[in-house]
Amino acid sequence: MPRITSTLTAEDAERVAQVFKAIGDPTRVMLLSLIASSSGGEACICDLTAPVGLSQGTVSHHMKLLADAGLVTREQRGKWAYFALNDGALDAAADALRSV
Amino acid sequence: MPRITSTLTAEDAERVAQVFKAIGDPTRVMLLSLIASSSGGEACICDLTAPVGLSQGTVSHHMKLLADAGLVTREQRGKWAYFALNDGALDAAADALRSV
DNA sequence: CGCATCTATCGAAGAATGTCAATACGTGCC
DNA sequence: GGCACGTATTGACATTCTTCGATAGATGCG
Repeated sequence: MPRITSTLTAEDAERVAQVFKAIGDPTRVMLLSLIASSSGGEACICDLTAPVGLSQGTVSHHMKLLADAGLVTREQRGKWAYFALNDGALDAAADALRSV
Repeated sequence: MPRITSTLTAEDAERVAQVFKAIGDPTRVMLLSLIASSSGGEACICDLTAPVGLSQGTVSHHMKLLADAGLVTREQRGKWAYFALNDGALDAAADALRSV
């Protein structure tokens, strides 16, 4: 992810914004938090629907947004899809903030 | 700003999300970048409208969102309102990411 | 005071987002 | 193959967001 230094191009701004937009929703913040505090650092959709109190389809949608932003990884194991935090992307986002 | 550790409460998630939602827009990323690269580290609305190519009212609206999120400070000097980055809030947001 | 300039706010239109119910897709087990 | 279970996708609806034009507020200058 590009650093926010001097003046960004419109394309860079778009890319940076996409990542933060993904974090800018209470439900998705909860999902990240739930995954982080899960044993093994990963969770499947079925573990996440109850805590956030939303339908399976909605949780799947949110996880897709987080995955598209690169903030989580998705690994299919049998019937289950396991999601884990992508520490690299989180660190890069934090760096982008610090270098503003 | 609260850390994202263990599992957040819904209220904490809401607060965290509000800050990142403010950064999650390409125009506001550009505005932060423009302010950061301005001489003196501050800029008025009139300096920002041309670079982002939006109307004065719209830029003012975006700056209000950034100010409400605590990401920038606003200081009135004469007819001009000068905005500057709030490094503390940016650092706190970065810390929140690193502690997920 | 009257006017020009800079900023904030309002109302409206269009786009994007969050959510659900329903359905389709994949995987493994009988 | 057939079924059950977990996940992804679709269509629809309500809400929120972004943007503009117009207007109101504030500040300083003649």
